[in-house]
Amino acid sequence: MKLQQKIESEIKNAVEKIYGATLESVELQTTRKDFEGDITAVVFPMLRVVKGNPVQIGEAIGAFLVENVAEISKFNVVQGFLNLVLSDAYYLEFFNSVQDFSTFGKVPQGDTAIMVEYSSPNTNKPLHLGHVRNVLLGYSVAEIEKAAGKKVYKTQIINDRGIHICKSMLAWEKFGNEETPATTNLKGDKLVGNYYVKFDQEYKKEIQALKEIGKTEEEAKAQAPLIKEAQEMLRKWEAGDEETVALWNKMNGWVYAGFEETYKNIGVDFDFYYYESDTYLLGKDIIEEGIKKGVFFMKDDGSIWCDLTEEGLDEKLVLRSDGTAVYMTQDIGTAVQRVKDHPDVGGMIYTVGNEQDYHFKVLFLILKKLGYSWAENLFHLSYGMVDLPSGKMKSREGTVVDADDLIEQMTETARKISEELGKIDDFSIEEKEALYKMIGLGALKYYILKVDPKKRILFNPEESVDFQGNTGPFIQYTYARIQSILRKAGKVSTALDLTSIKIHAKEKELIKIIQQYPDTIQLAAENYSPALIANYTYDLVKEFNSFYQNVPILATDNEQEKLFRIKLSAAVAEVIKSAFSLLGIDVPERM
RNA sequence: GGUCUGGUAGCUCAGUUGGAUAGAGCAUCUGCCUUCUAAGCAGACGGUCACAGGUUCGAAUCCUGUCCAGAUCACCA
Repeated sequence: MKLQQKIESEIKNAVEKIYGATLESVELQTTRKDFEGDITAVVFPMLRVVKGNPVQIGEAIGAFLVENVAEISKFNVVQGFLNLVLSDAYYLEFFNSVQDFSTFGKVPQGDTAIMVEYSSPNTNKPLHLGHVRNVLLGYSVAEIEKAAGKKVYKTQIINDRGIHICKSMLAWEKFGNEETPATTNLKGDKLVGNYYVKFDQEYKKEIQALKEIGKTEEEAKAQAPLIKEAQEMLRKWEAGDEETVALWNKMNGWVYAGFEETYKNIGVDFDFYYYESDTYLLGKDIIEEGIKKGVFFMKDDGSIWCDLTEEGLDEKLVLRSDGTAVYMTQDIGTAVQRVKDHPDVGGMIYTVGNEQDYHFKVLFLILKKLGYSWAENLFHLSYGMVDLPSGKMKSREGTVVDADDLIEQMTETARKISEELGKIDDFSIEEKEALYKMIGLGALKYYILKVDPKKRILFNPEESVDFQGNTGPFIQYTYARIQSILRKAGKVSTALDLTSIKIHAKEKELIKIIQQYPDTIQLAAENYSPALIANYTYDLVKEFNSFYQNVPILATDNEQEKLFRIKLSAAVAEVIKSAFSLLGIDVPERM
């Protein structure tokens, strides 16, 4: 039984015995730092069933607990708060009981799988900072769910078809002079992205020209020759025109190669891919079934709708009057297809920006109405946009922070700081480069993941991401510091003699925080929140550094205490490494 | 206009079943490297928790209204 539960039932016991009253529940919390104690019971709520002075009641319960719970050594009462002090032995025994801190807190994988979708890029342009937030969030949540015992499939849907890619294709055909990634020495996604921008520039010129001869903005946008050609190209693609499909294949191929490079750069991976070109026709048969089930209805013009007015929403179109699919149709189809492909999937997480909150609300409702069991376990991992001081990022206008450039920039900052400090001058070039990248990525990932996903991020490229304080590099640094100690300590295999160790207040704090790690993983999994892991790690690391600077580890006379401190430091390092792996951040042996 | 999300120190953020004097980092200022890595530690300064009501022993947290910011409400994707 967990200690918390034990205390809870003993408090109920105490109230029963002393006052003859029955408590429904007991409110426990961790004791605030300014007071002596580890666990605090709040007396106020008890006043409902026990009449009297809260301080006296606290004293009475406290005395009872010290008497009856071995782990509680002392207590004090401040106002209506009963602060319980746990014995050193309790902490030492807990610490000693953990066999392996590298797996501590992680739950073995269960049978039901959850599918996590993230990234989902369009193939007409390179990945930018917005995608980076998406990818980091999705990857991290996938890792957290795994640690919490779920089987996880990471996937993405690649939006490889549609008018956007046709725009890039058309511009390349017209203005490209047969350029390829090889001839230009450009990453494929960058090359294709350039032509997307090129299309927009030329298109705007045409619009301007049409406006000058008296057309309205709207007319000009619809009638410009370039957009008509692009639309024609999309029609040809849908008809399977050989030349168009060949060009599409060629340019998408360039883009995929570019994306893979970026994913590798960021350090994320996928178990399998879905392509919109394969899935965009899915879902129509499900709509048919849905009509039979009475989930959907047909209007006079033949269009199919879902009535969500009872749920407080509008009617939603699921099939056009001409029988063609809309976005919702293929999302329904794709979800169903995924479970067909992987029957163990019992739920899905979609990592998609908050601009699509409404879409997913509707999608999930419809899937529930259709009666799929897994529809109860769908979650839209919605996140706020990443904006620049100048406003929204727009690929067409080139006002984006490119993912590759950003990583490069962070790596450079890490290099600069590292070279100034000069602690790793003996590293080889390769070792140095790997370290700079690890630190640069650590800074970036932590910077993004420590923020609650729902909040929008304002990213100012002029102000660099911090490397000090509550940052990835600070935590990496602490890990490296511990490794340095462990190297100096050499091999220590002796078992601890718990009775001869006098525990220091800082050590006790550290064990307390370590003890919270399993709950933190569960909480982060329930809330789909890497931020909880990030904040936890920071608390742990901050406490360790305070310990490190105030308590000698190796320079201790008492051999048992020295051994304990070494083992404690090693445990902290393992937890840091473990927690950071849930964020997708690596930790260095030296820095 | 309807709906959803956010508003906490100059800046970036914590604060998850309502609990004690609202916490960190950055920035500013003080100390600390002949002792385990100073990307650190110890401390100072800094708050009408957007605003106004309400619920109660107790509200940053729950409810109502207002203000501000963003998103969304297409036979677009």
